[in-house]
Amino acid sequence: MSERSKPAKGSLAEVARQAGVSIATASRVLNRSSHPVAEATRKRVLEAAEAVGYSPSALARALVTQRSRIIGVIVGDIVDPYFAEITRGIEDVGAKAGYLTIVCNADRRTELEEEQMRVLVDYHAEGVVFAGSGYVNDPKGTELSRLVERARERGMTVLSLAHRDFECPRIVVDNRAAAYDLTDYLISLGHRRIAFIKGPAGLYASEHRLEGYLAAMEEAQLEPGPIFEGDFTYDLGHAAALRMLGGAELPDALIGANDETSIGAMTALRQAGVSIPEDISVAGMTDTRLARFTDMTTVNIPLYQFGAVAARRIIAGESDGAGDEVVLPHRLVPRSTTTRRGAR
Amino acid sequence: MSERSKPAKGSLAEVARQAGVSIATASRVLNRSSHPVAEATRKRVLEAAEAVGYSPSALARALVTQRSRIIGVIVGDIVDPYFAEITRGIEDVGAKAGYLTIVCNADRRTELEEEQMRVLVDYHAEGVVFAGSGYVNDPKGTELSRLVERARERGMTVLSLAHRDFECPRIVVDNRAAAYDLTDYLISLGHRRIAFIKGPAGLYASEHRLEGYLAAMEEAQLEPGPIFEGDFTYDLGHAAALRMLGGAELPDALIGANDETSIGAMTALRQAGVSIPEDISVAGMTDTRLARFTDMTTVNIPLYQFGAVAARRIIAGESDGAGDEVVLPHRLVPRSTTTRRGAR
DNA sequence: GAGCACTTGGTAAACGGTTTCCTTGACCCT
DNA sequence: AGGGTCAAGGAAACCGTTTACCAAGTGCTC
Repeated sequence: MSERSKPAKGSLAEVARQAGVSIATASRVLNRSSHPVAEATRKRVLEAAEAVGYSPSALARALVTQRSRIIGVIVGDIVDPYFAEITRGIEDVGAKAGYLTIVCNADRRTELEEEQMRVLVDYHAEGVVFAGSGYVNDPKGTELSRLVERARERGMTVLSLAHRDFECPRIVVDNRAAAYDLTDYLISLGHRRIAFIKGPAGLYASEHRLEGYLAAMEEAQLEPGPIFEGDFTYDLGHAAALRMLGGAELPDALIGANDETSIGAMTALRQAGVSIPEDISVAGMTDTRLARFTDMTTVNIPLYQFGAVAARRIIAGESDGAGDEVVLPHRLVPRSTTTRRGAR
Repeated sequence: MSERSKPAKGSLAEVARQAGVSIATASRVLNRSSHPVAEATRKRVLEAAEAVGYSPSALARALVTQRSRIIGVIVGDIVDPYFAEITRGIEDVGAKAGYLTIVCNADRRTELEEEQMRVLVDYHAEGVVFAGSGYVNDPKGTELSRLVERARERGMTVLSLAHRDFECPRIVVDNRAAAYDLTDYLISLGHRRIAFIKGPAGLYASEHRLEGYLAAMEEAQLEPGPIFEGDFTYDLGHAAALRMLGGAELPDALIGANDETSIGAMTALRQAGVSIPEDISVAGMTDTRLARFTDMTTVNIPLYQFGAVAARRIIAGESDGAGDEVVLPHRLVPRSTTTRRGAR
C-alpha cells in the first residue's frame, strides 16, 4: 500500500505531505504562528488539513510545549451535587480558555485522593483542585502533603476549596459563620430548643459548622439542643430524626449539617405525622438544588463560584502564594420550612 | 548549575542517571518488562525512582504506545444526577483498569457535542460515550456523524447510551416499554384520567416515553389525559401543574417524563393544597436519588450500569459491531406518591 | 578452545508535534 | 556589481517514553 513511511491518520505529517510542504510550514499555518507564510501556501495547507481531517495531537503538543492545558479536580463523589456544581464551575471557565478538566472521584478517602493526585501528576495537569474538606489531624495526610509539595516543585498549581492540612492557597466559605448565621436566624424566629445533626466526624467542615452552631447558642445563652451524629447523607439524617422522635419532647427547630441530611430528617418527620414548619422548623446548609426543590431554608454556599475562581487562578498560572486564602460570601436563604415559633 | 543536559524532575532520565544505568534499563524495571534485569540493578533503579519521586509521563507513554488509556464521556450536564450516575459507572470500572475518564459537558446541544468530540479525538481517547439522547432528524447531526465516522476509522470505540442518529453500538433502556409499564401500573390502580408532562421536544427519549404512555392508554381504551409541554426541568414541571390546576377537573394521576419534572409538579400541587396521593397520584421516570428522597413512584433506569457496561466494552476494545444494541432492563418502583383510586 | 546460548545492558528509532536556526531568493539602495 | 533586508520555507533538535535491535560477557558443551 504505502511507499515507505505512513503518517498517522489526520496527523500533521499527513497534512504536510498532502499539501507538499514541510511539517514546519504546516504547523505554522495551523497555529497562526507569527512566522510569515505565503497566502497560496497557507491555502493549500488549510485545504489539506480539511481533506485529511487534521486533528492535532494534544498529547504530542503538550509534551513539547510543556503545557498540558489540563486542570484536575479531586472530588469526593461526582454524584453529589455539591461536587458536581463545583466541577461545573471549573469546566465552564476552563473550557472557555481551551483547558480540559479531569474529574477524579476519591470516594471521600484520603488514600484515594493520594492515588488520584498521582494520576494527575502523571498527566502533567497544570493545576489541581481539591474540592472536598480534609480531616482534622489526618494521619494519612502526610503522604498527601509530600505529593502536593512535589507537584508544586514541578510547577503545578494546587488549590483547595476547603480547609486542608497541607499548605496551599484556599478558596473557602466561612463555615463557622455560616452555621452561626443560620442558628442565629432560627433564634431570632423565637426558637429556643434547636437540634443539630452533625456532618462526618473529623471533617473540618463538620467541625466548623458545629462550632458555629454552638457559638450562636451560647451567645444567646441557650442550652445547645440535642446533637446527633451524621455523615452528610439522607440516611443518617433520617435516622437522626427517628431518634429525635423517640425523645421526650420535639425541639423547636432542627439544623442539618448539609441539605441532604435535613431532607432525610424532614422525610422521617413527615412520615411520622409531624408538620413542617408548624410543628418544627427545619433548615439545611449549602443550598444545592435539593434545597430549592424542597423549598427548604438553608444557607447558600457559592459552589459554582468556587470552581470558577479556582479555574481562573490556575489558568492565570498564579505562581504560588501558598499561604493565602480567599473567603467567598455565604448567604442565608429563608424558605418555607422554617417559621416563627408558635406560628401554628 | 547543571553540567549540560538537565532531565526533567521525576523523569525517567533523572532516575536513570541517579541509578547509573541507561534509560532503557530504568524503563524496563519500572514497567516490569519481560526483559531480564539483574537483581542488584533493579534495586538501584527502584531506589533512585523513589528518591527522585519518579512519575511516568502518561502523555509521553500514550504517544509512543498509541494507547492513551483515556475514556471520554459527553454528557448534557454533569450537575444533572442522570448524567452524574452514568459518569460514576464509567469512572469506577475505568479506574479499576487504569483508565482515566474525561467528562465533557455539552449543555445538551449538538454543536457542543461536536466540539467536545473533537477535543476527545485530539486527546486520543480510546473510547467515547455519548450519554445523552439525540434529537429526531437533527440537522446539526450530520457533521457529528462525520466526526464519529472518522473517530472510528482511527480506531476509537464510540458508544451511545440512548438513541442517536449516527451509527454506533448502543446500550439503552426501552423507554417506550418503561413508560408503557408505568402507565399500565397506574391504570391497574384504577386511574382513568392520566395526565402526562412531556420531555424536551424532539428528543428521542421524550418521544419514546410519550409513545409508551399513549400506547398504554389506547390499549386500555382510555382517552389520553391532558398532555403538557416540558423539558425535564423542575420549573416546567411546576408550570405544567399550575396549568393543570387551572383546568376543569384534576386528573386521577400524573406522569412526568422524568423525576425532576414530577417533583416540580408535586411541589406546585402541594402548595395549592392538593394532597398526594390522596387527591392525585404522581409518578416520575428514571429513579434518581431525587425520587428516593421524595419517596416518589418511578421507573428505575440502571444509569450506573449504563456507564459500567459502556466502560467495559471500551476497555475490551470491542472491534466495532456498529449495528448492535444491548437493552438493559428497567424496573417499576412503586412508592408512596401513588395509590389506588379513591383510596382517600 | 571454538561455538553457542543466555543474561544483561545499551543505542537509537519511533510517537506527533513546536520552535530555533538556517538557507534561498527577491528586492532595494548606492 | 556588491551588500543589506526581508519574506518564505526547510532541517533538525527536543519533549519523555517504549522497544527493536545489537554488543559484551559468562559459562557450557563437544
